[in-house]
Amino acid sequence: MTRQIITDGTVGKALDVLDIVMAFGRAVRFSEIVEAAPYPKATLHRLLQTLTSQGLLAYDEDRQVYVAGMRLVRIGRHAWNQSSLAPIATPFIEALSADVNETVHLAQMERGQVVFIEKRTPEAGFQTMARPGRRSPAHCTGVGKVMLAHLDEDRRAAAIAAQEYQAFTPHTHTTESALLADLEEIRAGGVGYDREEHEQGIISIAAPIFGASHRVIGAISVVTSTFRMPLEGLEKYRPALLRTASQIGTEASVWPYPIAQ
Amino acid sequence: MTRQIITDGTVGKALDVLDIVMAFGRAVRFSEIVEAAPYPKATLHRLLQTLTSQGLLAYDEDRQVYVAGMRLVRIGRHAWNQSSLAPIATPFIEALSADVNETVHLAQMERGQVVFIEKRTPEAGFQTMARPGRRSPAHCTGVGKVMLAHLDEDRRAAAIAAQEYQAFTPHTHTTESALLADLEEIRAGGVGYDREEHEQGIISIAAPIFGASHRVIGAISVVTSTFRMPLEGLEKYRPALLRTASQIGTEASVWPYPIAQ
DNA sequence: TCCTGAGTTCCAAATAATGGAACAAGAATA
DNA sequence: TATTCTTGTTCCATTATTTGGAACTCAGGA
Repeated sequence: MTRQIITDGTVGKALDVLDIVMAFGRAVRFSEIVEAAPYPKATLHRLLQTLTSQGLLAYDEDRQVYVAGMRLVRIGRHAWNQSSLAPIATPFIEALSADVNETVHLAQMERGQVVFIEKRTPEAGFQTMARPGRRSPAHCTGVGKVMLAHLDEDRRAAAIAAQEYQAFTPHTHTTESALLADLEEIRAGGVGYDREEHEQGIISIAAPIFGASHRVIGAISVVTSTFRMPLEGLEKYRPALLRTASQIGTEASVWPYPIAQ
Repeated sequence: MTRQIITDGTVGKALDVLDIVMAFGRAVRFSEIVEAAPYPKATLHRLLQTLTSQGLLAYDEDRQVYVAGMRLVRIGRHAWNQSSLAPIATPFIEALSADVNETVHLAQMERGQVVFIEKRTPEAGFQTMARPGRRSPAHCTGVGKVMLAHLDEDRRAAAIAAQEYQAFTPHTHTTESALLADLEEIRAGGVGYDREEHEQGIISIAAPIFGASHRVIGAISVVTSTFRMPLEGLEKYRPALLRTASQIGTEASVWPYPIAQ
């Protein structure tokens, strides 16, 4: 039973276009989308019309640009409440962040990639690349690796296959075997580390969140910079981190949160 | 040039199913969706597979239920930041709510219906039906009516045609002519009122938010109950309400927010 | 006036979606 | 253990939609 490599027909293409438009992060013209998308002009035009007519995109006739539509905002908010850990995890994350006086990230997994769901920075904190709603590769982030490490066989195989091993820093794992060795270590140690693998100077310690049936549904991490402390310094956050992850998992297990995949 | 009444093909159907699943507001079984959706079992099954494979839905094998997927959460959050007025309007709304010591709603329009984007309730406030991400009819809400009132001809005609005139209370407008008369009054007066038209005992005063080119992009309202004051009492909030709406509009006009429709 | 680039429309060929019916897999009952 | 019911999945010939090269429209220069 192999995974479909197919495009899911028109729906897949339409969502692909939606992702491309969203990736701009701003209002975009038709011609910009034509350049970025692998579809002929006529096809793309029809897809955009469909998306607009469905309310996933909105078209500003004055400026001739496409932006995200209100239906997307509404459905997304709904999904946020139902399927993201944010509503239940936020108080725990705030407490942890205040406790350790460092930035805390909450993430979940979307088809082998990490989605940052919530982020809490204490007063006088510094900014990381992660922003709620942003997506990052799993192979080079603490939260990504702990989720990968605790997936079941099938899901892990699929997620590993989806990794692209882009090297963001000299410390990024660039081969499957290096990643697998790290995952093994994470399973043994209970927590995972980001050793400046995504951003130079940024390190973190991450723990998985387990929902019902002991399945991974997310991860949290304490993030800091090498200017504040060496990697070993993160070790002291381990108990509080694991406790918080466990608390969130307990709260979450009464409701079917999406299993990481 | 008449509006399409078509279904937008497979994409439209898939999104229709998505809306149906989301409307449950909880994890749902296949059989429940079959009952609620106007599609044959086989077709629905394929649509759900597509949505799941695309990450808009997630399937929990243990409990055999569908929930919103992480891709939806991610895209939705993105849309929220880009196209909802929430990020820029929140501070103004908080200030207004604190100022008048009443609940304040922020709404935008999706194809003739009202989407509640943000809500601010002061300490010791009471709860209304509106919740961020929820959708309500436009014909019976203060925010809905002010947006309808200030749409341009074409959009208003389309939005009016989409109204269903469901009677929620004895005060709800149940005919197009009654609604049109109210809209006329709103254009003359600058603000709109909800006279217990959606919920018994709940009243509000609402003002439109104008973006670039003086087009309606949203609305805000001060909401209270008849236990606290009569309809006329809302009058005293008019200056603060209009000032806040204008401030939000000014902030918003540097970015192409979706025009109400 | 002619050109250029951006966006839109056309339509026959290629492709995907449809859905009734048969099938599989548990769970409940005899 | 056999039987039935309930729930979910798969098949495939028919039907409908999507595709995309090319032609077209339109506005703004040169």
